[in-house]
Amino acid sequence: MGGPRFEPVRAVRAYERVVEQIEEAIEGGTLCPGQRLPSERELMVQFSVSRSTVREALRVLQARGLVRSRPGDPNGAEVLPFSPAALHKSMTTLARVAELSLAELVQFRMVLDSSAILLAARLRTDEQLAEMGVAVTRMRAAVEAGGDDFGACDVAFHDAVARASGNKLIQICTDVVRSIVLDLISEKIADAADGEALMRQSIRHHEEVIAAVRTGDGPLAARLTRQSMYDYYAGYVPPAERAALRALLE
Amino acid sequence: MGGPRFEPVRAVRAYERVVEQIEEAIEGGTLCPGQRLPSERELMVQFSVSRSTVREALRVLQARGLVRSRPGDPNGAEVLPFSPAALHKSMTTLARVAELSLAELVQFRMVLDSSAILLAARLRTDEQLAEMGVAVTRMRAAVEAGGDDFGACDVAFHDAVARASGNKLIQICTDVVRSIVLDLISEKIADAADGEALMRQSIRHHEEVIAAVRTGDGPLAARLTRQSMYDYYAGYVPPAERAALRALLE
DNA sequence: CTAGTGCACTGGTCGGACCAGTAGGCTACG
DNA sequence: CGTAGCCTACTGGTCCGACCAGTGCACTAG
Repeated sequence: MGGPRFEPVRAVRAYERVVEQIEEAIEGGTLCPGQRLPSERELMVQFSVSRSTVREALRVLQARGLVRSRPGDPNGAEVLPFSPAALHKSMTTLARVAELSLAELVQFRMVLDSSAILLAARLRTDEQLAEMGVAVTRMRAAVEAGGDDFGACDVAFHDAVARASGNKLIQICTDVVRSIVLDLISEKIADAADGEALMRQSIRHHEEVIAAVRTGDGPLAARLTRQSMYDYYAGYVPPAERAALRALLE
Repeated sequence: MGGPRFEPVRAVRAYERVVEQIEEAIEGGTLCPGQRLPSERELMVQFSVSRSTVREALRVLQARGLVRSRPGDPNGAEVLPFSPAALHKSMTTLARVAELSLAELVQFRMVLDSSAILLAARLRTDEQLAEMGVAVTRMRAAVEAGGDDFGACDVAFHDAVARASGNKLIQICTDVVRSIVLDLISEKIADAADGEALMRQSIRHHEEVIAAVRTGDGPLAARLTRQSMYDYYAGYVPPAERAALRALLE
């Protein structure tokens, strides 16, 4: 015979149902960033669950970076605009729990940033090119002023490149991975003996990259970016793992 | 003058402190995957907080994919081995909320997979090369058998490549982005009129890629991968956005 | 008209309670 | 003696009621 086919049922908890519904409303556009959710006491009426359940659901949504709640706020939780914070968090966890090495992270940056510059060389606007130039000018000024702001200006440059690539995913991922890398080496980066030499070399590299972007030579710009990044970060990577980084250089 | 410098204090909630402590124990290695947390009632004693607070903390940790709890389990919550599930979730949310286009996702795949094959061509072992060959062989068999398993075999190939790249982050990100892309076009991919032709072309491309990897010609393998991916996915991307994809082709 | 004060809400936390489910020990039966 | 079955002591999931410290707004007193 073979009666009706039954599927194994997964026990789905009440708070998950609440999460699903609110999540769907946000991702579907019913709830827009800036809008407010009803208060917890109102939600427990609408969902017919207790406040504990509502709160657990809100905690999950908050962990995913979709909403934020503030004590004392007469309105309910606020729907947040997208931010890569959740992505950043999970990738940071990944880096620690999955034991990502600095070499892997730097290698990933080399891949992403060189691809971004390759795209930027073809798709950039004149404003974006000018923005990259400004960032490098500020990098040079920062070195003269002692180098404290050098890192921030460097970030501004790479961010401008990532935006010029026209790919939001590349932009977000470069941003996330960059901050993780900088966080890992932040303690060593300050007291590098050859810090100023590294900065000046980095500026020269950046200028060459901009020149390549101006002429539209994407592959050259990409190659220069990989080389620049290798020169800048290889010193922090254990020698044994540098070979994998060099595999990305011609 | 100028009394002591005070810093603005951020109201930190009790459950966040609980999350921090448990998270630190897990990421620091004090708690290993498979181990159990104390029961909620035990945790509320250790942390001197109420069970509600403990539960909200556990919900956050669960949302981050660090622990899992099962009702009725005499032991406490289980510490999970790392899985990219949380990364996958946040990137899927990103794709929806930040309105990532299919073109951006495919472009990202082109970047990641071509970089993976570039690294694999230089760093692969013979076993990994053989694994890629097996996957392509199975792809061909799948086409003859009707094509239902083609997608799975294709995934196996790209996964083998990603592993051969030696970079766990690349491996994880290719996996996550690939599943998002496949999810987006899953409804269209089945009833493609020229499905079989696409599959056969894809197999030819894969064979060329393997040949390039065998001879160690990474740049060629990378170029072939980008072209193959473009040919395979361009049909699903709106014509106006295909130019950005072509920017990655020589 | 403005400055100040309540008040009515909010979210954060607590304690206690009940339920369904699980695992492992215990008992009673074969 | 071995095992099948029950029983109990836990677990997490959910609910309820309560209190507190904040916040914004309306209202009032100057």
